[in-house]
Amino acid sequence: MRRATLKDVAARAGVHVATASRALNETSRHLVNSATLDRVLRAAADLGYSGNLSARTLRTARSMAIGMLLPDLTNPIFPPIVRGAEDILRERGYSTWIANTDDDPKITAASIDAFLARGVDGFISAGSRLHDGTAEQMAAQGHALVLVNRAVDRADIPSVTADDDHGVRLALSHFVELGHRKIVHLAGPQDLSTGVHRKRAFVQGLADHGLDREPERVAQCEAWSQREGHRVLSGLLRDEKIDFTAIVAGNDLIALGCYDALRERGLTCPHDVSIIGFNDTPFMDHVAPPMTTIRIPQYDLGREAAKLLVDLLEDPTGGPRSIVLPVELVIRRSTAPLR
Amino acid sequence: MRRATLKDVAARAGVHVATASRALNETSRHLVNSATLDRVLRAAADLGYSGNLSARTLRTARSMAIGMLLPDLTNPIFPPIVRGAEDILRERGYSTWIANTDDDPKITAASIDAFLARGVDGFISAGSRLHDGTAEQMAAQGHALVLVNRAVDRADIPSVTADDDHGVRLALSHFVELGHRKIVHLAGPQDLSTGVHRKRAFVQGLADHGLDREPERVAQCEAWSQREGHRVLSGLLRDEKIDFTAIVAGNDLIALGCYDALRERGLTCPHDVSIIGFNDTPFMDHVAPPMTTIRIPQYDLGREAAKLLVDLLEDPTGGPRSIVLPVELVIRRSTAPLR
DNA sequence: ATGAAAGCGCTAACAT
DNA sequence: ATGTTAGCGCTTTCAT
Repeated sequence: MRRATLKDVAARAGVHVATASRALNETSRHLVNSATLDRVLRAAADLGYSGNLSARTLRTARSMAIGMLLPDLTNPIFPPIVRGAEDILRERGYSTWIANTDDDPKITAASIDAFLARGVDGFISAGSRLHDGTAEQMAAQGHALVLVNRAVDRADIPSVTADDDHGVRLALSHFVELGHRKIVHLAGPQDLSTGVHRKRAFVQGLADHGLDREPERVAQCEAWSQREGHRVLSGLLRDEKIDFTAIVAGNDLIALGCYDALRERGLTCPHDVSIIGFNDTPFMDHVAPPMTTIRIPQYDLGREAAKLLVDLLEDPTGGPRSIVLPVELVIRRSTAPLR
Repeated sequence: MRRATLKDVAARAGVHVATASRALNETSRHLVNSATLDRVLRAAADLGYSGNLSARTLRTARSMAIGMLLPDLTNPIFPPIVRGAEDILRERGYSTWIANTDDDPKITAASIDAFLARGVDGFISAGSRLHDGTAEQMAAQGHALVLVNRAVDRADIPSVTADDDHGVRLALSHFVELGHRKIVHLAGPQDLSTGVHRKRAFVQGLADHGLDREPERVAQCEAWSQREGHRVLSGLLRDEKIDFTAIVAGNDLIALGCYDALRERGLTCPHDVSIIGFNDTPFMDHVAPPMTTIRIPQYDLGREAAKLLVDLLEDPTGGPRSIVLPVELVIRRSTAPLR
């Protein structure tokens, strides 16, 4: 059976479509007589009416839809973010589009355009490379945009991020308490704000603890991957000049790569080297050894981003706000006192 | 600046909107003179025109959008499925809505209705409980629907699933080759097709190997969770009547729960008991011990589901097809020869 | 308090 | 080959 339209509802209630429309919309409901309101509501319920949002979008130029851009849903940090955002958006009456971009500028541009063609009211982006300018461009064009998990050097683009700095400080303090003094950082790529923040905080933290005498305390990974963690730590282990007893890894995958590199050299974690990861990716409590890591509240990151966006849409005068969410050190067994 | 409309393009090209529309649509392009075609295309490019899909949807009653229903994106089996589907859909010009339902009938119904209100052309559902009737109801209402990862007892609802039966057979053969004879199955919930298929295949497989003399070879988990795996295996270990040297777990999480239960009793895997999981969830290669498991091609499940749906939409006469994708035994270190 | 009418941007049937 | 016209379903201004 054909889906009921407003016209059907109006006919059944014996009123004009305009009246039916008014009755069915919260904001105009007060304009209609309570008896007719009842009739319309009843008719709508009888017919299982639920409106045509394409028509409404066309007429009102508001879609109650938002587009979510992310590099790759398959990367375990994203699902909780998307879930958090979708939960809030659904609660508030919005629907959610998703697109995986692989951080490819072409796919990103095409996805943005597709979302725009569908009249999205705003965007949540989880994949803004620091210097590709996409975010800035979107902001310049006046599109509502909230960045999540990554920020951009511009105060007028709202973002929701985790407190990476504090996470690094927690990691360093933990190591220092355990007696470690020779600590290295396997930094993630520097084209993402998380990468630069964590690295910067590490260098600063080393200085704060008076541990910065040697320069080679940071090694650079070219990707946030296990493979890179393995490659870079292997290099460090071959290099006689650098010795260390503890590693702050850019993220859990890099830390996992460190596990591999240590194992290959016959070293064990945490006996020979302690490691702290970042993110508390699922199952890190079950890897061997269970990984000490900085937990990022991904689900809340998604929720807060969605809240920020909706608030922005509903009150554009509010001005952009950015939120930094607290992180937490989860101590497991990849860290141990210095022998 | 205001987004360009077809009218703007037509004006700039000096033609009527209908001509512009024809020029811009593949199917009607041949109707327009090649010189005017050029002018329209040029004008569209100049203006960065990309159409208003709400208007088109309203007019054509086709949205080129599909809705994806899943219980919980945070469950690691779903992201690759969604990613696979989205990849195909984007390739074919469709956009993707997502909704997490938590398998809650209310949320599911509301999400379906929201998708319908937005005029989706079809649905991909990854969360069809076997007996809740939602899928059947949708099919009855004539909505295009493809089930993924789970099937329903109805031939006319297309589905894409993994070959669970073969997976169980692979697991059993592996155990038998290793010398195991006392094998139990920790079955997943029976309201999902995967749960019943795996259990049925296990019972059948035991018979095929002549290993079915004892009845208590199957224990039932109430959820696909680590916690349930732990609870149920603990029960089995306390039960003096049942002894076993090998476990086919309903999925990897249940298997992880088995790890926990064994550890609590001072038993080790695979020394005392061998375990095979199901799914090859991310990081199962890094748990301790690395888990032998049946790999399900989740990404391809998503891709095939999307293909099936699009084919269905583009040629409804094709009739429903269902696809079963091959699985693979991944041997790691949670299985060992019988001592 | 309700109805009439216009129009959002687009496509398709019809006319030329 | 192109223009004219109508209308998808809805909201909103204006009139009553």
